[in-house]
Amino acid sequence: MGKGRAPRCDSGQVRRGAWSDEESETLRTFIQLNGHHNWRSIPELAGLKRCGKSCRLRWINYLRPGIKRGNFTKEEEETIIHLQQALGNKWSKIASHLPGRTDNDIKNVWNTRLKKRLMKSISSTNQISSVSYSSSSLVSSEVINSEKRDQEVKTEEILVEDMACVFEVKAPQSLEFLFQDDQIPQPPVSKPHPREIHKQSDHESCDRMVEAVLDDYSEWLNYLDNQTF
DNA sequence: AACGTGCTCAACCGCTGGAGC
DNA sequence: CGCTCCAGCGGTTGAGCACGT
Repeated sequence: MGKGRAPRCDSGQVRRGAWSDEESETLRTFIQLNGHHNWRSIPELAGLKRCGKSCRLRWINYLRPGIKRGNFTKEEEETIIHLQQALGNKWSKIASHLPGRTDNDIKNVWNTRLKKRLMKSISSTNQISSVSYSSSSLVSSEVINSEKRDQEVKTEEILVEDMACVFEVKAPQSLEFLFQDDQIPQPPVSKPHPREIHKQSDHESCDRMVEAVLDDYSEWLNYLDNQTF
């Protein structure tokens, strides 16, 4: 486990598995009347034999008003593909660009359909540049560029934190996502390698290593600055 | 009709970040 | 500062369904 304690809903007291219509209706009614300020207390207050986490998931993915059911449109699928290329598997971020779709739905449609379709099209054309960014997509280049800027800011924050020379300097995953699956051309500069600078006692050599890392990343960041999607 | 296989998607699990004490 | 607690996220699982043989 990470921070915090083990979930308390693993006792034999709670129901698991598919939700019945009755349970769903109970939860919907309760939340519509009382809101959802504390998921943990909801099952007890609503009279459900479920854990709070399960209630939250049921509400977010199924009961919440405005949820779109049914097949994804071509435009939605294109949007998912484009955002996945730009952001990686940030399903909640991608979902925020598709009103009415949940991160779970998007994750499912990606894992079961879009990923395979993309793989197929790549292997059939065998051309990296074959993925076109058509104008019918719901995602604009501004959206992708703004996400890209966020990634750059985060990258810089990571680097500043690592200046303390105590932690590992890792290639930020966020940057790698931009070039995942080779759908966006790789930068003409080599990808920075993660570097270990554990517990350097010598401040000078520590500084030199950090500078080298910064050089690598600034070259990458310059490359990103000059790209338009 | 019976069986095997693949697909879909709701739900679960483990982990993380952040707030509060 | 360290611990507990909670919400949220992404990966994984498995029941149920569709389809082919």
